[in-house]
Amino acid sequence: MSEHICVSLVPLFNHLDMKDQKVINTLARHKDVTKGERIFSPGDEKLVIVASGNMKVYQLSVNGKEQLLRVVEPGGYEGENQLFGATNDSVFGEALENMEICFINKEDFRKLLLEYPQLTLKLLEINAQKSLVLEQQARFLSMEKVEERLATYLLDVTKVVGTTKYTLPLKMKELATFLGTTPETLSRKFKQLESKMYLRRQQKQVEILDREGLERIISNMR
Amino acid sequence: MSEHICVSLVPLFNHLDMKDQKVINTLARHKDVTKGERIFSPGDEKLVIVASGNMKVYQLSVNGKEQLLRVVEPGGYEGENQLFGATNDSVFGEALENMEICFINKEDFRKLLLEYPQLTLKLLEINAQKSLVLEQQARFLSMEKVEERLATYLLDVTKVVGTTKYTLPLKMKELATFLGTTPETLSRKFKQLESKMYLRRQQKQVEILDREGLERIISNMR
DNA sequence: TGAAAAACTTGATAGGTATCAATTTTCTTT
DNA sequence: AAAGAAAATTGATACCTATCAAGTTTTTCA
Repeated sequence: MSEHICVSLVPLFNHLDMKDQKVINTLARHKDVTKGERIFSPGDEKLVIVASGNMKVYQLSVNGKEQLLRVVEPGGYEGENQLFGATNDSVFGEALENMEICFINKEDFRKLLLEYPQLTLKLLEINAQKSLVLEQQARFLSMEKVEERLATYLLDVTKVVGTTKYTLPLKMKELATFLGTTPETLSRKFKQLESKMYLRRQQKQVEILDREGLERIISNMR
Repeated sequence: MSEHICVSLVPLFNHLDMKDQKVINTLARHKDVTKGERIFSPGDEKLVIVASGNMKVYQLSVNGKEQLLRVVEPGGYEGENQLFGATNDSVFGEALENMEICFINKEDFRKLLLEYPQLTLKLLEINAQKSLVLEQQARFLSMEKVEERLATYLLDVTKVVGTTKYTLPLKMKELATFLGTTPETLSRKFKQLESKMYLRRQQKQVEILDREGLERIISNMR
């Protein structure tokens, strides 16, 4: 696999000259990870860049329950907060499938920022976006009804992928924690939406049939 | 009121030379706002700095329900995401009491960043902290039981203020939305905790009597 | 490929909490 | 200080969903 793949992939770096990208690439440690493998743990201080595959980022609550925070797709990264003094004591990263990733350690990354000031601006921009998503998730989790959260999630995905037919990147089990519910309830809610002809589904293949129906669910929760 | 109060208050700026702070201060528009007043709305592109008083930051869901995101205390700020390209289409700011605030508009702030590169680093640091809090809130809202969320919240506050006796900065109504519940349920939960002698309360005055009791609530939710 | 494990589904049940309504208390404003 | 408004409390009820259990399907891996 081409060795500069990480750096050239991420929006954080790919606006730089090819020459600079190569320099940065030498700082990155490349790694293939297999499905289910732990990629980072609380206490780690490194930037993780996703080259291919999806990485799930989740936290464990005191009582050991898992809460999925987000799925990082190729070109995304995670761990920048720890590089700026925030301490992570509960967030984990795990490979949802076989993946290629890169690491850049704290010192190297700090050096990079000094050398390439444009990076900080990019970081701030990407950060801003991430915060938005986190805020959305807060709004999201505060919806009482699972049906509402699921509908919101499904519509969000169509917005992102641009089609009404897509494959869920998550296991039902994981999607359930993301939606703040259980696999059992999620399964039932899917069934309900199918019976209302709002969507069709086969395993993780979902096709939205009635977008307005889903929207009605959301807004009908007065 | 001293005119440079905003700038000298915020961690974002107060590490700079007095001279520089004064320059920055000339860019800030100072304003007194009264309790309940709207401070910013979706679409605004300005940095809001809190000099005194507390500002609540909340969002409205499609169906008009309010979700409290955070309370910004003196020295804190809000709106930086919009200055970096993220569009805010649902977040509002409102004065919890009579307050003093400052605004810096988008262009001025961008100029500042170019002139004072140290600021971007500070911004990144503060951002990292904010992200942590948002992630905590996600974990928080995904706790099923209101009792658990309330206990977590109360313990968090003691950690922050350092004492077991404090005044809640929020109306019960607002605290309820923050905890993802209703005023009615919140009222009942408080009553339960009081009857268990975990705390005493008079209006917004809270005194934690049995910290371990509260901790047990959280970890007993297996 | 076939067995074992994991994931998903379906059913029944109990319990938590939102909701509605009514009352009391606190706060605001003149 | 009094009146009106807003907030908080209390009660009753219905419903949603977590939980437990069991069965089915899919995936994993030897």
